[in-house]
Amino acid sequence: MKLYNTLSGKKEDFVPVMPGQVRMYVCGITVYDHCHIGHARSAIVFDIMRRYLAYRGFKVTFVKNFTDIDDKIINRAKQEGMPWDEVSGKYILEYYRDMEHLGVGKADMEPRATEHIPEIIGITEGLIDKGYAYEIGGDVYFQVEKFADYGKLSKRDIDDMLAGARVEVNERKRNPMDFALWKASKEGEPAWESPWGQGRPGWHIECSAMSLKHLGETFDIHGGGADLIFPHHENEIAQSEAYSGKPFARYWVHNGFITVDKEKMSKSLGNFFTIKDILGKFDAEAVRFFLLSTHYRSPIEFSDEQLREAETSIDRYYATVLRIHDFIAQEHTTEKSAHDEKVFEELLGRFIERVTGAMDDDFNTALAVGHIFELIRALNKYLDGKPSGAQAVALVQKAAGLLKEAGSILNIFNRMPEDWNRALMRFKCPDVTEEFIISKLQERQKARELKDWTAADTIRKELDEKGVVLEDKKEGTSWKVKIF
RNA sequence: GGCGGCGUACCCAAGUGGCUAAGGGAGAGGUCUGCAAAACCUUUAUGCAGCGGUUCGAAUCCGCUCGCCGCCUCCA
Repeated sequence: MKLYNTLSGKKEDFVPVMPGQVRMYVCGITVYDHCHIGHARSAIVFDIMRRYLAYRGFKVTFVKNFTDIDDKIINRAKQEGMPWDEVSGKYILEYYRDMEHLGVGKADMEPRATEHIPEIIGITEGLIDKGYAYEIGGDVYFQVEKFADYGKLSKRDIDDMLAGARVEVNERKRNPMDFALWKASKEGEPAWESPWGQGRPGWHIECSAMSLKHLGETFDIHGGGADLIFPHHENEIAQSEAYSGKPFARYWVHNGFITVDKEKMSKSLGNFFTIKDILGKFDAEAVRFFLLSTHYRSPIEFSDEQLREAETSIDRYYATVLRIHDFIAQEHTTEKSAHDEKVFEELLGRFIERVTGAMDDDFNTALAVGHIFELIRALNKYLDGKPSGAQAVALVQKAAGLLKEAGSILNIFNRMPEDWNRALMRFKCPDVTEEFIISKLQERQKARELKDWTAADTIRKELDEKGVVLEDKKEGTSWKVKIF
C-alpha cells in the first residue's frame, strides 16, 4: 500500500511499526458548535481508511478524540449562560447523532481531553524537567527553539514565521512562537489542580497525552484536516518527540478542504452548511458518495448540484441492482450465452484487483468508484444481450457479489434498491404515498389493456409531475423517484 | 512577504514517463418501446492553462509566465 505522508511530501510504502497491526489517531472536533460538512469529510475519509485497512487484514486500533475544554467552549458557555461541561456534553451528543446519520462508525476509543488531566500534567512536568518547557505565572510554555526539528511537518522555519508576524503578542513568552502546554485559569473558569496552580491544558498537549496513553510513543498514522498541520500537528510532534525522545507518528495524513465558491468553508467566513441541514435535503449515501468521488487530499467544491449528481449516479447503480434481481428471478428454461460473455467474464476476473489496486494507491476512492461504474455498464450490456440459463445466472450472481464487496469497502451501495427509492421519496416527493402510486398504476394498467393510450399517458404525466417516473416492462410497470 | 498546492472536454473527476487520456453528469443522434423511461451504441479533449527544455517518448520530470486556492491566528 502507498500512503501520502505530509511529513515527506511524498507517497510512501505503508509499513506499520508492528506487522499486521495499524494504530491510528485522528484529531476529532472541539465540541462547541454544530458540525459542518467539512467535519463530515474528515470523519468519512478516515472512516473509509480505517475500514479499508481492516479489509486488508490489518488489526486496526483507531482513536479519535474530543477536545472538550478550550477557549471556544468557555466562551460559548458564557454566551449561552450554561456550564462549560454542559456545552461540551451537548455537542458531543450532537456529533454522535450526526455521525450515526452519516453512517460513520465509532472509533475504537473516543477519549476526551478532560479525562486525561493527570497524563497531561505528567508530560508537562517531564518537558520542564528536560528543559523544553518553562513556567511563568502559572502558565507553562513549550520553548520552540529547543526542539531542533520544529517546522518539519509544515515545512517552515521559526525565523520565517516570525517575519510573518501574525502571532499573538504575549509578553510572558520568551519567543512569540512558544505555545502553551498549561494555562493558568482565571476566576470562574474551569480549572484543575496542578503543580503550577489552578489551570487547564493548552490545546495541543491533549492529543500527545491521549495518543501516548492509548497507542504508545510511536504509532502508525496520525490524521486530521489539512488546517491542523500548523500549528496543531507541528506542536504535537515537538512536545511528543521532545518528551519521549522517539519518533511520534510515522505517517501524517491530511484531508483537503471543502470549498464554497472556491473558498474554504469555515465558521469565520460563514459559508458553511451543517451536517444536519444537508441531511435534511439529501440522503447520507449521496453525501458519502459525493465526498468519495474526489480524492481525499483534493479540495472539493460543495453545491446542491454536486449532491444531485451524486444521487443520479447512485440511482444508476441501484437501477442495475434491480435489474440483476429481476434477471435472477426470471425462469431460465433455455441456456443461451450472450456474445460478449468472454469480455464480461474477463472484466469480472480483474475487478476486485482493480478496486483494491486503487485503494492501495493512497486510498484512491474516486478511481475505485470509476471501476464500479465500468462494471455496471458492462453488466448492463451483458444483460442487454439477453442471456439465459444457469451459467448466465451464475455469472450475473458473481457480478452482484463483486459489486457488493466493492460497495462494502467504500461503505456505499450497501442497501436494497427499494430502500434507496424509499429514501429518495422522503426528499423528492414526500407528499406521495406508495398506496397512491400503486392505485394509479392499477388504473393505468386497465387503460393499457384497453389500449387507451391517452388515459395511460395522462396518468403517467400526472405521476411525473409529482416526481414519480414509470417504466413499462414486459413483466409489468415499475416506478421510481425522479431526480431533479 | 514566506511556504505549499492546484489548473485535464460544457460541468464534476481519475490518470504523475510509454497501449485508443478512466468514470459520472449534461447535450446531440440512434437501437429498443404503443408512447415513454431505463439500458445499450455513436458522438463532445490528436489534446491535458501558456511558452520553452530534458527524453527515443511527457498531461505526467525541469524552468519561466499567467490564473486560482490554502497555510503562516481559531479552524476538519
